[in-house]
Amino acid sequence: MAKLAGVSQATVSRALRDHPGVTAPTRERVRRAAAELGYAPSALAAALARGRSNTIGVVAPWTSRWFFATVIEGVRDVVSDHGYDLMLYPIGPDGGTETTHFEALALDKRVDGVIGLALPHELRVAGTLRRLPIVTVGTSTPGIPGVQVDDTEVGYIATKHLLELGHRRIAFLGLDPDDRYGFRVADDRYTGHCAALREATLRPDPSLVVTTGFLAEAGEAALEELMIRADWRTADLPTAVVAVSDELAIGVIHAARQWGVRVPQDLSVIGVDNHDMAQFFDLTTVSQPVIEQGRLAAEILWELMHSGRMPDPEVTRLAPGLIVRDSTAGPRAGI
Amino acid sequence: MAKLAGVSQATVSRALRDHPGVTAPTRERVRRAAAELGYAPSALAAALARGRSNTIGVVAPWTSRWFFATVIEGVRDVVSDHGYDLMLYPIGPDGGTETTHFEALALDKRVDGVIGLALPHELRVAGTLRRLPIVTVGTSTPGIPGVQVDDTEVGYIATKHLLELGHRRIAFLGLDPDDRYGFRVADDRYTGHCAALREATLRPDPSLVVTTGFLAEAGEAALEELMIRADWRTADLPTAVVAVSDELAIGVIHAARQWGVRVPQDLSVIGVDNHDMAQFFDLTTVSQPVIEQGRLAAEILWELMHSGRMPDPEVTRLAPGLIVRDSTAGPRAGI
DNA sequence: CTGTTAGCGCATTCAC
DNA sequence: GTGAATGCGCTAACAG
Repeated sequence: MAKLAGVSQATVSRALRDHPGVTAPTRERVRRAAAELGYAPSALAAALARGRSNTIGVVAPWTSRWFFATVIEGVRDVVSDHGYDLMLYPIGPDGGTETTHFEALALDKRVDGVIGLALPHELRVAGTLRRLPIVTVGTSTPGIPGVQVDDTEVGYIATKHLLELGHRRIAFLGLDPDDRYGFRVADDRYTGHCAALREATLRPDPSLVVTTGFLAEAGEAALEELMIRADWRTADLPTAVVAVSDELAIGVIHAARQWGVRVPQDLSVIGVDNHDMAQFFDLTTVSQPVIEQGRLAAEILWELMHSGRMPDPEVTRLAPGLIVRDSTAGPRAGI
Repeated sequence: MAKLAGVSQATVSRALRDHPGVTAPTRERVRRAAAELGYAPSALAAALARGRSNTIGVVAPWTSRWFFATVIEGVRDVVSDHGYDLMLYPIGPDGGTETTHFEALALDKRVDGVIGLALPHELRVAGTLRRLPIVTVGTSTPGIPGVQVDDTEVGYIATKHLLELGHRRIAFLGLDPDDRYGFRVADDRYTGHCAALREATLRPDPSLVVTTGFLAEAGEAALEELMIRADWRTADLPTAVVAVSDELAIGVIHAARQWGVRVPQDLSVIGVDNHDMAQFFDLTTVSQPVIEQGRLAAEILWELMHSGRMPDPEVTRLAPGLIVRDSTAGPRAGI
């Protein structure tokens, strides 16, 4: 014990944490002793004694994908501003821990609150999570505060942009019927897409929808699928495509280049996210504030942890933007 | 207490952890009671009592950049396979916590070991870290186990490839004289670059070196710098450039496109990493195993934590590869 | 202002 | 096989 420096354990505790009720000289003495012995309080014991861990947990299915990594960075920003630590809980898809084991994660008592990214629906109602302050990002469930972009609006803006450019045959890449996790983002974007279409008195055409995930490889495959449907005649391709993510759009552009389909002359492509790499592809995109979603979620969580108050709009829906670059233009002349 | 289910606390503890010395019926009874009360052991208290936290910490200056996010994913893979949890400690550059506050992070006792990514040199010798099992990734210090690519080899391979294609005027993008953190990777890659040059009886030319970080924006600026040095005459540009990261290379390619410099006809570009996006730029690159570095580091740490043995080669240096795509070709005819 | 006394919720000796 | 103590290293009332 650093109390070999003349004082009691309690005083050490107070001194090291700058609590009131310790004279400057005493505090100084304690500090010096601690430094000398290389003593640092055990955050673990402190957490046990205090009843809270000063740690928040982030549970997410992926941590390295751009969107997730960026949200986490935002969370991290505000969390460390508040002097809290951050634990990462992989879960679901590539996360290792199966969803059924989630209870076993025993988040209880290790973290004071949790940020849930793209949580599978069954988790959102799981016991552990309901006993802890939690806010979700990118997905939402009644009764749980959340922050996300307005995905319907995202789809609407993307399609509207294309429509205003004069396009009429617009493909939509993103639906995922095999979605085991109940993410709604692609579906909501599709809803917005259809709304814009109808507003222009067009009918959604199933033959212009292709199932993909969010990854670039799927974008390449999707264009191939469209080419097949058009019997490999560029002229029979839709004149534009909205992809639910920039990565997807990038895949489309890459595939287009290989097959001699010119972007944007033959095909306009618009993505979603404003991914870090989007500008280097001159990609037109519907942007969403990503770091901000993380920051905001962390701040809402902070508030929830300390005041216990639920945020007023239960879920905060951020507005997307439109960034026009060179991957979209009017439809090709010959159609 | 779940012992309201008929048994003592000790038995609960044993039963829930599948310890020997508990009859099947008892174990079952305990489990049921726990499930009913929604009881989960406090990992915090367990850690305190046992003396270890079953948690490892990752300290890194960035967590969302591709390289870092990917390494972390590798770490996470093996860590969760072992049933350990993972804490993220931002540090340095964008990390929020200043390096001088590092001791205050009080990693002590919260984590059983740490993985240090791109640690600034002064941290690598800091007290806290020296008292904990630690392995570094991407950078190394005598006395501390580490894993990284062979950066000299990286530079050598990149330049050698260009040389074999017939290039003689090769620019190098990456040195960072303003490097406050003591990262050596760019310098080591430059060393390899020079070695390849000399092997071909060429002399490194300072006018062909430009200072950049690792980011794409810097790549754009770097090409501009080279253009200026060439008085905006494409023909006076070097015929090839090696960039210390793919992002940098992508920036170069993008800038080239805007200025009418054709890649690879006018300028060959080679990057490093085999970044997720590299293939979509048809970028030739020197690849490095990134997830594997995270996995390997975590495994070495695991070994270190349990056997106390230092790994045999103190630092494991992974071999880079070469992935030839379409951003490199022979030098342009007219020179 | 500072020292004493109790736990925080478990894991571990030991007895039984 | 199971239960009753003891302690992990702190913080939070109290007491002085």
